[in-house]
Amino acid sequence: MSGMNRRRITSKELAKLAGVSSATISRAFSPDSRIGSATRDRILAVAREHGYQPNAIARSLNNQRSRLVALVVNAIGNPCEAEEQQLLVHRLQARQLLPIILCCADHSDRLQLMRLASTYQVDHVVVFSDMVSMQDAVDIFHTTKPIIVSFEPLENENVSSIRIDGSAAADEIIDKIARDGKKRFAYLSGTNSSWIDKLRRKWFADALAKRGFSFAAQAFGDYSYDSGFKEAVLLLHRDKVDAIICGNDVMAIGARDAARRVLGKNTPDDIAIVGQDGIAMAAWDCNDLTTLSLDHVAFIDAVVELIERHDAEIEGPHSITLTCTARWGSTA
Amino acid sequence: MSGMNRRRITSKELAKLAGVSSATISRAFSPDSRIGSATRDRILAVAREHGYQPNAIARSLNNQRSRLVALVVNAIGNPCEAEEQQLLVHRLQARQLLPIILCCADHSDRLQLMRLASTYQVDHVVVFSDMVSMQDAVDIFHTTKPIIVSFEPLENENVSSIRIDGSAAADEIIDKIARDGKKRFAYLSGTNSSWIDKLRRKWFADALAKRGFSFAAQAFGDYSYDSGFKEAVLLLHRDKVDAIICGNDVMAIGARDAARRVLGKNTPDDIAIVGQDGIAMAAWDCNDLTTLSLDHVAFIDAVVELIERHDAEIEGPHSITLTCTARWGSTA
DNA sequence: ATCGCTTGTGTAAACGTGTACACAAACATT
DNA sequence: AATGTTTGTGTACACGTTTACACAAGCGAT
Repeated sequence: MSGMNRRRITSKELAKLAGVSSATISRAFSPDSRIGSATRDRILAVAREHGYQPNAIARSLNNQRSRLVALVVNAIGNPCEAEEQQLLVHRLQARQLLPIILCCADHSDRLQLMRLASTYQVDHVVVFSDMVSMQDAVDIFHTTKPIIVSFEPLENENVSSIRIDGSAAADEIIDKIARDGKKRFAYLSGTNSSWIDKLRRKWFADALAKRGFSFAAQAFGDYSYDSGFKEAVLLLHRDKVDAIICGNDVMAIGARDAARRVLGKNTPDDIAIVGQDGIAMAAWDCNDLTTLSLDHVAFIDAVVELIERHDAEIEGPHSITLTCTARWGSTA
Repeated sequence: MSGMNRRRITSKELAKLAGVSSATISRAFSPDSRIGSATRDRILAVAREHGYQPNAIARSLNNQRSRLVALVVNAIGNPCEAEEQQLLVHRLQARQLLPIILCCADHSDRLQLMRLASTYQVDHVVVFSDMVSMQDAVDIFHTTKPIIVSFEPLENENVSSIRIDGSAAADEIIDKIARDGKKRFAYLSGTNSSWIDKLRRKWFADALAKRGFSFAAQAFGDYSYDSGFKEAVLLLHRDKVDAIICGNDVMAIGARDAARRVLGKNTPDDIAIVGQDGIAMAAWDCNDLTTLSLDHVAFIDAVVELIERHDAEIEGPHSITLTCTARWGSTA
């Protein structure tokens, strides 16, 4: 019986069935509106009986509020972002907001993808990806004045951003490695031109400079295990480095495997390897990575906080700064 | 200058600016509709100048077609599903369909979440999660007659399903392990009552039965590394098993680590460990897992195929069957 | 009994599109 | 020149809600 009704019933039809006007139907579904409690109960009963649910598309059109949130990410599977994505989706759902995923990694035209999402009148935009420029995002989503959360500290009245400071933790980590006697440092980037990558590299470069060192080599991967493995082989063999700072944890695991399998070198004695992100996998027994980690919960708390401020129509750009901490493992 | 316009312009306003009626605006944006090419060009120029884009919400309301797809998943980060999710999102985006993620794992009321999504008039529903019952999904989404893709072969005119057959591959794997002299087998489930878990266990149970064996022990985890680690310790220590078939690859990695670190046993000599899914991480050098794997690309091809059939309004339920293969690593 | 105030409901107009229908103009056919 | 067909455009309504406004009924105070 329940699965057999074909068409979705509308508020007008339900009104006829309940002997009221369609306005009253709407009121029955709006928490605080003037309606007799007897009427409301009767309407809700009839609605349940006929499987009526207000049409969110029509409501959005009328309200000028879609309750949709665009999540711009690099990729879904990528462990670096996945934990944050998961947390955020959970928090959004708890607030009755629905996330639309925009996946940049393998989409040919990222701008077109964002334009498509913008036609759906999303209420908020959260940019996790470092593959899109903030300026592009602002240009595309400016009309609805959504919030745009990002690492990149673009100053704009439409943009709220989260800033990350890992300089202190990077300093701690470099200190330990230098004291262990390592001399030739390499930085293995995840991309060759992203804002976040430059920032992270700078933390470590500054920490090195403070001690009279600088990077002896630099390589570029793509945040993947394979690229970490491949580039590490080159760095160790060609450049003879004895410490590799990686752009993320996954590449660090690849680099560690390369050192062990291809070169026969072990951490932390022969070589030091450092990751970044602090993903759960880094703490697995088989990895036990030393990594510059960010508290994911705090990060998502900050994102939600910014979204709430935007919902409450507090004006102006906002920014929250978070500091990273070192997670100590057996690789450095 | 581009970021300064506040309000989104409507088709009527653009009509005034271009000296036409709003109907003509609509026609300019509909690929094949009767409109003079000169008019169209002029309209598109004016539209670009003023940053006009048709409002997808209004269009959806009028069209009775939202181009939204609900993706019901367990979790986002979970590597078991992540690769498929990533592929599917990519394919959907290429077809100008926007995915809405429904994340079941930590949401208290999954049915309410699905009801929320259903009010957005999604065109299709893809269920990856084994945490929701198909019958519930059908009851909630029946009104719009969307496609529901799932492992669970529920017979219903609204449901299309993908069936998975891993019996042959399971047989191959058990054959190898038994020939290696292993005698006491354990099955480590990911959940204690999901349809897919029962199916997978049956493949291996049948292969064992064929050779006169049966599972000497059974344990229940939650698809996580930690649960794999913890349950494996118990299985090895208490139940003295020498082969563990795991519900997914992540638990298998946890089990392998437990064997090595806690019990000092190595694969494949002391103990055999088998995963399931065939995620990319299983092939990493540090894991090199033997696993019953599914071709992710073929799987998503099948999903997209079913969605296309539904779009083309071909009637009736559809089903596609895929067979798994064994990936041989050094753990069994 | 009159006046205010509250409560509950209906009417009608938005919200921004797509499209059936009508119609004029241009053009091809006899 | 009359007729039929194609092309391009405008008018008006539908899609399913929400909400400002109007209004009637109920109620307490004078």
